[in-house]
Parts: sequence; C-alpha cells; structure tokens
Amino acid sequence: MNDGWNPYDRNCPSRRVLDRIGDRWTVLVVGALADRPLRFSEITKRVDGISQKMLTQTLRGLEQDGLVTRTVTAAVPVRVDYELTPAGHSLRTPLKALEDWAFEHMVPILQARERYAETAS
Amino acid sequence: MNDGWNPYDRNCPSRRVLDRIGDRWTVLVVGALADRPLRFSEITKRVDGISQKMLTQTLRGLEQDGLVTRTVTAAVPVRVDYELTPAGHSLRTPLKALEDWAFEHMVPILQARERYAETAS
DNA sequence: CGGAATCCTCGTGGATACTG
DNA sequence: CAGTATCCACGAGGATTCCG
Repeated sequence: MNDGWNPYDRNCPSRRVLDRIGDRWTVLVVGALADRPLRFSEITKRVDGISQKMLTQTLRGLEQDGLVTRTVTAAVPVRVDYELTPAGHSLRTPLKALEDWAFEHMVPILQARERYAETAS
Repeated sequence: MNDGWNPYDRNCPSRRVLDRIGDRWTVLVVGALADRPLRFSEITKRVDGISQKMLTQTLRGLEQDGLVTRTVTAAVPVRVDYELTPAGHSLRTPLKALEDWAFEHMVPILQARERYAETAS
C-alpha cells in the first residue's frame, strides 16, 4: 500500500510532498491565505520578512501542486488574487495542529534554549 | 494572550519554535525515534540521505529544546542513545497528522506537478 | 501592481580526515 | 562507535533594476 517505499527514503513520494510542505515560507503563506483570497501585495504585508522573490517562488510551487489558484484580473494596474483550493484548505488542519503545538510548548522550549545558551561557555 | 505577537512576525515566539520544527531533518529524526530510543548509527541508517554532520546538528537542536535526551553509556566502544522526552512524543501527534495528509494527497499533487512540468516549455 | 531578470553574498550542508 | 574539525561547493535567497 506504500508501493514498497519507506517514508524515510529520500525518494518516497510522501516525503517528496512533505519536503514542499516543510518549507519555511509555504507554511506561512498557506496560513495567510486561510481566511480569504489575497492579492500579492497583501500577502507580502502579512508574512513578515518574505521577499517578493521568495513569495513568487512559494506561490508558484503551491500553484504547481494544485493547492492554490492564481486569478488575474486585467486592469490598470493588474490585479492578481491567490486563493486556496479545497486541497489547500484541507492542509490547514494539520498545519493548524502544528501551530497549536508550537504555541502550547513555546515557553518551556524557549527557556530550555536559553539555559543551553548560558551553559555553553 | 499572544503577548501582542502576530504569528507571521519573524520574531513571534511560536514562529521561532516552528522554524525549528519545519526543518527538513528534524521531522524525519523525530519520526525515527517515535517507536523506541535509538543509537546514533541506527538513526543514520533509518533516515536515508542524512549526513552525520546534519544528524549531529539536528540532535543537538532537539536536545537544546528539551525534545530529546542524550544518554552516554561508557564502554568500549562508547554507546549513545537518543530518546524522545514527553514533549518530544507530544510533537508526534501533529507531525503524524501532517504525514498522513501528505500520504493521502500525494497522488494528485505529484500528478499536478508533472502536468505543470510538461506545460512549461 | 505583479512580477521577471540579474547579480552577488552568505549559509547550508556534503566529503574527508582525525580523535576519545 | 560517536562524534569533532576543515575545507569547499553549491544553491537559497536578498537587493536592485526593469517591464507589461
């Protein structure tokens, strides 16, 4: 049922998918689009620190995987909206679970990190 | 309740935690340790493609965050076991949800990817 | 406004060799 | 066995400029 693949094998299909999802920006962009479609510039504002190059790249990847749709409205200036597909929305559930985990555990984790930093000479 | 932080802000605590989790190797190493404690060399074998440098680095990070414990057994040769802490185990739940999602959606996603590759001249 | 193209710089991370 | 220490290459990704 797994086609003989082992999830820890670098070429395992599910791992190839996971590699895209695990991407730093992908998680944040999907999160930004969770509520409603957004324009390119709106996403830029929401996701702090992302460059327009990375945003373009991330969106192309999501589009390529069928997780986001790109809609161009001809006008001057041009308007482009990005929206999660049903599959994209379904990704929010596990992603949200991860964010919740991070939020719940961040205090002890950040404390442990600082303690570690002090110990290290 | 969020200390005024916005999750998309680069300095938001939960995002700082997420950055570690989002790491390519971290997910795989935590997964490898899910069932039982493992020795260094055992993890190397399980996680295909990881170099010993990256494994060391990843383990140090997890140790630093209190998600993994490192136990040294003095002997010749030395034996070192790595084990998930309770916090580390709790991370498995959201991670598993993500893996499941990847497995469920991989077929259409990989197909969409190929279609995209063909279209592009 | 929403990019594409170019340049250039860091850091990631692999390969190798050596050590307790 | 389980690392540490170096060296090095490559690619991610930022800054900038230009275009439809």
